[in-house]
Amino acid sequence: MSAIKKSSTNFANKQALADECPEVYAALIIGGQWALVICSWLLNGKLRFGELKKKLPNITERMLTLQLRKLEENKIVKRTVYAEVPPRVEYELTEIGYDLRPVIMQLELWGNKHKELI
Amino acid sequence: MSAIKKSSTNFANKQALADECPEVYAALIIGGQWALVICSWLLNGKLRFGELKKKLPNITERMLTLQLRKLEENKIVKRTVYAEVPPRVEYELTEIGYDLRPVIMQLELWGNKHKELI
DNA sequence: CTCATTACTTACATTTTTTATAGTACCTCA
DNA sequence: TGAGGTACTATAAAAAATGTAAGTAATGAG
Repeated sequence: MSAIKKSSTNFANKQALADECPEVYAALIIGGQWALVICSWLLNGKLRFGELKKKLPNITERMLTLQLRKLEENKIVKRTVYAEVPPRVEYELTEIGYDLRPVIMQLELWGNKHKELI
Repeated sequence: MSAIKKSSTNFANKQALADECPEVYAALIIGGQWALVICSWLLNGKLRFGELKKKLPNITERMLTLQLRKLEENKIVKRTVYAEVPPRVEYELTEIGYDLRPVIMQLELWGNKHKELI
Protein backbone atom coordinates (compact mmCIF):
# COMPACT_ATOMS: atom_id res chain seq x y z
CA MET A 1 0.00 0.00 0.00
CA SER A 2 2.77 2.34 -0.87
CA ALA A 3 1.77 5.87 -1.84
CA ILE A 4 -0.40 5.97 -4.92
CA LYS A 5 1.21 7.55 -7.94
CA LYS A 6 -0.50 10.83 -8.59
CA SER A 7 0.54 10.82 -12.21
CA SER A 8 -1.09 7.50 -12.99
CA THR A 9 -4.23 7.05 -15.00
CA ASN A 10 -5.51 4.92 -12.20
CA PHE A 11 -5.22 7.79 -9.76
CA ALA A 12 -6.98 10.17 -12.14
CA ASN A 13 -9.77 7.70 -12.70
CA LYS A 14 -10.29 7.13 -9.01
CA GLN A 15 -10.33 10.84 -8.39
CA ALA A 16 -12.86 11.50 -11.11
CA LEU A 17 -15.12 8.71 -9.96
CA ALA A 18 -14.92 9.74 -6.34
CA ASP A 19 -15.73 13.30 -7.28
CA GLU A 20 -18.83 12.35 -9.19
CA CYS A 21 -20.15 9.40 -7.23
CA PRO A 22 -20.38 9.45 -3.48
CA GLU A 23 -20.92 5.68 -3.49
CA VAL A 24 -17.61 5.13 -5.17
CA TYR A 25 -15.99 7.67 -2.90
CA ALA A 26 -17.28 5.70 0.07
CA ALA A 27 -16.21 2.40 -1.42
CA LEU A 28 -12.70 3.66 -1.92
CA ILE A 29 -12.45 4.64 1.70
CA ILE A 30 -13.70 1.44 3.23
CA GLY A 31 -12.36 -0.68 0.48
CA GLY A 32 -9.15 -2.27 1.63
CA GLN A 33 -8.93 -5.99 2.07
CA TRP A 34 -9.40 -5.72 5.81
CA ALA A 35 -10.96 -2.34 6.40
CA LEU A 36 -14.53 -3.53 6.58
CA VAL A 37 -13.87 -6.35 9.03
CA ILE A 38 -11.89 -4.04 11.22
CA CYS A 39 -14.77 -1.57 11.28
CA SER A 40 -17.21 -4.35 11.98
CA TRP A 41 -15.27 -5.41 15.04
CA LEU A 42 -14.85 -1.87 16.22
CA LEU A 43 -18.58 -1.30 16.02
CA ASN A 44 -18.73 -3.30 19.23
CA GLY A 45 -16.34 -0.99 21.00
CA LYS A 46 -12.70 -0.03 21.21
CA LEU A 47 -9.96 -2.59 20.83
CA ARG A 48 -6.24 -2.69 21.24
CA PHE A 49 -3.91 -3.45 18.37
CA GLY A 50 -3.20 -6.91 19.71
CA GLU A 51 -6.85 -7.63 20.30
CA LEU A 52 -7.69 -6.77 16.73
CA LYS A 53 -4.91 -9.02 15.61
CA LYS A 54 -6.45 -11.91 17.49
CA LYS A 55 -9.83 -11.26 15.94
CA LEU A 56 -8.24 -11.41 12.50
CA PRO A 57 -6.05 -14.47 12.72
CA ASN A 58 -4.62 -14.26 9.24
CA ILE A 59 -3.77 -10.62 9.05
CA THR A 60 -0.14 -9.63 9.19
CA GLU A 61 0.96 -6.85 11.48
CA ARG A 62 1.96 -4.83 8.48
CA MET A 63 -1.47 -5.03 6.92
CA LEU A 64 -3.20 -4.28 10.18
CA THR A 65 -1.05 -1.22 10.67
CA LEU A 66 -1.58 -0.03 7.11
CA GLN A 67 -5.31 -0.40 7.20
CA LEU A 68 -5.60 1.25 10.59
CA ARG A 69 -3.50 4.14 9.36
CA LYS A 70 -5.68 4.58 6.35
CA LEU A 71 -8.81 4.47 8.49
CA GLU A 72 -7.24 6.98 10.83
CA GLU A 73 -6.34 9.31 7.99
CA ASN A 74 -9.93 9.17 6.85
CA LYS A 75 -11.16 9.99 10.35
CA ILE A 76 -12.93 6.71 10.75
CA VAL A 77 -10.96 5.50 13.70
CA LYS A 78 -9.33 7.33 16.55
CA ARG A 79 -6.01 6.12 17.85
CA THR A 80 -5.09 6.58 21.47
CA VAL A 81 -1.60 5.86 22.67
CA TYR A 82 -0.95 5.27 26.36
CA ALA A 83 2.54 6.10 27.45
CA GLU A 84 3.18 2.79 29.12
CA VAL A 85 5.64 -0.01 28.73
CA PRO A 86 4.90 -2.25 27.07
CA PRO A 87 2.94 0.14 24.90
CA ARG A 88 -0.82 0.17 24.75
CA VAL A 89 -2.73 1.60 21.83
CA GLU A 90 -6.45 1.65 21.53
CA TYR A 91 -8.53 2.02 18.42
CA GLU A 92 -12.04 3.33 18.46
CA LEU A 93 -14.48 4.39 15.81
CA THR A 94 -15.18 8.07 15.43
CA GLU A 95 -18.68 9.38 15.00
CA ILE A 96 -18.57 9.05 11.24
CA GLY A 97 -17.04 5.66 11.84
CA TYR A 98 -20.05 4.55 13.81
CA ASP A 99 -22.18 5.97 11.03
CA LEU A 100 -20.94 3.08 8.94
CA ARG A 101 -23.29 0.77 10.79
CA PRO A 102 -26.21 1.11 8.36
CA VAL A 103 -23.86 0.73 5.41
CA ILE A 104 -22.43 -2.44 6.83
CA MET A 105 -25.85 -3.71 7.70
CA GLN A 106 -27.08 -3.27 4.15
CA LEU A 107 -24.00 -4.98 2.85
CA GLU A 108 -24.64 -7.87 5.22
CA LEU A 109 -28.25 -8.16 4.22
CA TRP A 110 -27.41 -8.15 0.57
CA GLY A 111 -24.47 -10.48 1.05
CA ASN A 112 -26.59 -13.03 2.82
CA LYS A 113 -29.31 -12.84 0.24
CA HIS A 114 -26.81 -13.22 -2.56
CA LYS A 115 -25.17 -16.19 -0.87
CA GLU A 116 -28.45 -17.99 -0.61
CA LEU A 117 -29.15 -17.38 -4.24
CA ILE A 118 -25.87 -18.96 -5.23
CA MET B 1 -8.00 -9.31 -13.81
CA SER B 2 -6.47 -12.59 -14.75
CA ALA B 3 -7.62 -15.53 -12.70
CA ILE B 4 -6.71 -15.29 -9.07
CA LYS B 5 -4.13 -17.77 -7.88
CA LYS B 6 -5.84 -20.29 -5.69
CA SER B 7 -2.65 -21.14 -3.91
CA SER B 8 -1.96 -17.61 -2.73
CA THR B 9 -2.34 -16.41 0.80
CA ASN B 10 -4.38 -13.57 -0.55
CA PHE B 11 -6.89 -15.95 -2.04
CA ALA B 12 -7.15 -17.93 1.18
CA ASN B 13 -7.66 -14.76 3.18
CA LYS B 14 -10.37 -13.52 0.90
CA GLN B 15 -12.12 -16.85 1.04
CA ALA B 16 -12.00 -17.01 4.81
CA LEU B 17 -13.26 -13.47 5.20
CA ALA B 18 -16.04 -13.95 2.69
CA ASP B 19 -17.10 -17.12 4.46
CA GLU B 20 -17.34 -15.45 7.82
CA CYS B 21 -18.52 -11.96 6.98
CA PRO B 22 -21.32 -11.34 4.55
CA GLU B 23 -20.34 -7.67 4.39
CA VAL B 24 -16.93 -8.58 3.12
CA TYR B 25 -18.40 -11.14 0.78
CA ALA B 26 -20.62 -8.42 -0.65
CA ALA B 27 -17.77 -5.97 -0.87
CA LEU B 28 -15.69 -8.44 -2.83
CA ILE B 29 -18.44 -8.88 -5.35
CA ILE B 30 -19.17 -5.25 -6.02
CA GLY B 31 -15.63 -4.18 -5.37
CA GLY B 32 -13.89 -3.67 -8.68
CA GLN B 33 -12.79 -0.23 -9.71
CA TRP B 34 -15.84 0.24 -11.91
CA ALA B 35 -18.39 -2.25 -10.71
CA LEU B 36 -20.30 0.13 -8.48
CA VAL B 37 -20.64 2.88 -11.08
CA ILE B 38 -21.79 0.40 -13.63
CA CYS B 39 -24.46 -0.86 -11.27
CA SER B 40 -25.46 2.67 -10.43
CA TRP B 41 -26.06 3.44 -14.07
CA LEU B 42 -27.89 0.21 -14.64
CA LEU B 43 -30.23 0.97 -11.77
CA ASN B 44 -31.90 3.37 -14.19
CA GLY B 45 -32.51 0.68 -16.75
CA LYS B 46 -30.75 -1.45 -19.32
CA LEU B 47 -27.90 -0.11 -21.38
CA ARG B 48 -25.88 -1.26 -24.32
CA PHE B 49 -22.14 -1.81 -24.13
CA GLY B 50 -21.46 1.35 -26.07
CA GLU B 51 -23.84 3.38 -23.98
CA LEU B 52 -22.14 2.32 -20.81
CA LYS B 53 -18.84 3.25 -22.37
CA LYS B 54 -20.11 6.74 -23.00
CA LYS B 55 -21.28 7.09 -19.42
CA LEU B 56 -17.82 6.12 -18.22
CA PRO B 57 -15.57 8.20 -20.41
CA ASN B 58 -12.29 6.96 -18.98
CA ILE B 59 -12.88 3.27 -18.86
CA THR B 60 -11.10 1.09 -21.37
CA GLU B 61 -13.10 -1.44 -23.32
CA ARG B 62 -11.16 -4.20 -21.69
CA MET B 63 -12.03 -3.04 -18.22
CA LEU B 64 -15.65 -2.58 -19.09
CA THR B 65 -15.77 -6.08 -20.49
CA LEU B 66 -14.01 -7.57 -17.50
CA GLN B 67 -16.23 -5.91 -14.96
CA LEU B 68 -19.36 -6.79 -16.85
CA ARG B 69 -18.22 -10.39 -17.07
CA LYS B 70 -17.60 -10.49 -13.37
CA LEU B 71 -20.98 -8.97 -12.64
CA GLU B 72 -22.55 -11.47 -14.98
CA GLU B 73 -20.81 -14.37 -13.30
CA ASN B 74 -22.16 -13.16 -10.03
CA LYS B 75 -25.67 -12.97 -11.42
CA ILE B 76 -25.87 -9.25 -10.92
CA VAL B 77 -26.32 -8.34 -14.54
CA LYS B 78 -27.98 -10.16 -17.38
CA ARG B 79 -26.47 -10.01 -20.82
CA THR B 80 -28.62 -10.19 -23.89
CA VAL B 81 -27.10 -10.54 -27.31
CA TYR B 82 -29.10 -9.64 -30.38
CA ALA B 83 -28.03 -11.42 -33.51
CA GLU B 84 -27.70 -8.31 -35.62
CA VAL B 85 -25.01 -6.62 -37.54
CA PRO B 86 -23.46 -4.56 -36.21
CA PRO B 87 -23.93 -6.46 -32.96
CA ARG B 88 -26.10 -5.22 -30.16
CA VAL B 89 -25.68 -6.35 -26.59
CA GLU B 90 -27.76 -5.15 -23.71
CA TYR B 91 -26.94 -5.25 -20.06
CA GLU B 92 -29.57 -5.21 -17.40
CA LEU B 93 -29.58 -5.74 -13.67
CA THR B 94 -31.04 -8.98 -12.36
CA GLU B 95 -33.34 -9.03 -9.39
CA ILE B 96 -30.50 -9.34 -6.92
CA GLY B 97 -28.79 -6.65 -8.93
CA TYR B 98 -31.64 -4.27 -8.33
CA ASP B 99 -31.48 -5.27 -4.68
CA LEU B 100 -28.24 -3.36 -4.56
CA ARG B 101 -30.19 -0.13 -4.53
CA PRO B 102 -30.38 0.21 -0.73
CA VAL B 103 -26.72 -0.72 -0.42
CA ILE B 104 -25.74 1.94 -2.90
CA MET B 105 -28.02 4.45 -1.26
CA GLN B 106 -26.42 3.92 2.12
CA LEU B 107 -23.01 4.24 0.57
CA GLU B 108 -24.08 7.49 -1.05
CA LEU B 109 -25.49 8.87 2.16
CA TRP B 110 -22.40 8.02 4.08
CA GLY B 111 -20.12 9.21 1.31
CA ASN B 112 -21.78 12.59 1.18
CA LYS B 113 -21.70 12.97 4.92
CA HIS B 114 -18.05 12.02 5.02
CA LYS B 115 -17.19 14.45 2.26
CA GLU B 116 -18.76 17.31 4.13
CA LEU B 117 -16.85 16.44 7.22
CA ILE B 118 -13.58 16.59 5.34
C1' DC C 1 22.20 -8.02 32.94
C1' DT C 2 18.90 -10.52 30.24
C1' DC C 3 14.49 -11.52 28.75
C1' DA C 4 9.72 -10.87 27.61
C1' DT C 5 6.11 -7.86 26.02
C1' DT C 6 3.71 -4.59 22.73
C1' DA C 7 2.96 -2.02 18.83
C1' DC C 8 4.93 -1.08 15.52
C1' DT C 9 8.76 -0.22 11.07
C1' DT C 10 11.56 -1.46 7.14
C1' DA C 11 13.06 -3.78 3.04
C1' DC C 12 11.76 -6.73 -0.22
C1' DA C 13 8.92 -10.20 -2.91
C1' DT C 14 4.76 -11.70 -4.89
C1' DT C 15 0.17 -11.33 -6.45
C1' DT C 16 -3.67 -8.84 -8.24
C1' DT C 17 -5.70 -5.12 -10.66
C1' DT C 18 -5.71 -1.72 -14.02
C1' DT C 19 -4.19 0.49 -18.26
C1' DA C 20 -2.33 0.64 -23.22
C1' DT C 21 -2.46 -0.71 -27.75
C1' DA C 22 -3.71 -3.19 -31.42
C1' DG C 23 -6.25 -6.26 -33.41
C1' DT C 24 -10.99 -9.38 -34.93
C1' DA C 25 -15.68 -10.82 -37.24
C1' DC C 26 -19.63 -9.62 -39.14
C1' DC C 27 -22.64 -7.31 -42.39
C1' DT C 28 -24.34 -3.03 -44.52
C1' DC C 29 -24.25 0.82 -47.15
C1' DA C 30 -22.04 3.63 -50.62
C1' DT D 1 -14.30 -2.70 -53.38
C1' DG D 2 -13.89 -0.60 -49.27
C1' DA D 3 -15.05 2.09 -45.28
C1' DG D 4 -17.72 1.96 -40.97
C1' DG D 5 -19.99 0.54 -36.93
C1' DT D 6 -20.29 -2.72 -32.62
C1' DA D 7 -18.75 -5.47 -29.15
C1' DC D 8 -15.54 -7.55 -28.19
C1' DT D 9 -10.22 -10.38 -27.58
C1' DA D 10 -5.06 -10.82 -27.06
C1' DT D 11 -0.92 -9.38 -25.26
C1' DA D 12 2.04 -6.71 -22.66
C1' DA D 13 3.22 -3.53 -19.28
C1' DA D 14 2.50 -0.54 -15.39
C1' DA D 15 0.75 0.27 -11.00
C1' DA D 16 -1.29 -0.97 -6.71
C1' DA D 17 -2.24 -4.05 -3.00
C1' DT D 18 -0.87 -7.64 -0.19
C1' DG D 19 2.38 -10.82 2.03
C1' DT D 20 7.08 -12.36 4.21
C1' DA D 21 10.58 -11.87 7.27
C1' DA D 22 13.24 -9.53 10.13
C1' DG D 23 14.10 -5.86 12.95
C1' DT D 24 13.29 -1.78 16.89
C1' DA D 25 12.41 0.91 21.40
C1' DA D 26 11.31 1.09 26.00
C1' DT D 27 11.13 -0.91 30.56
C1' DG D 28 9.83 -3.76 34.34
C1' DA D 29 10.35 -8.58 36.05
C1' DG D 30 13.49 -11.96 37.45
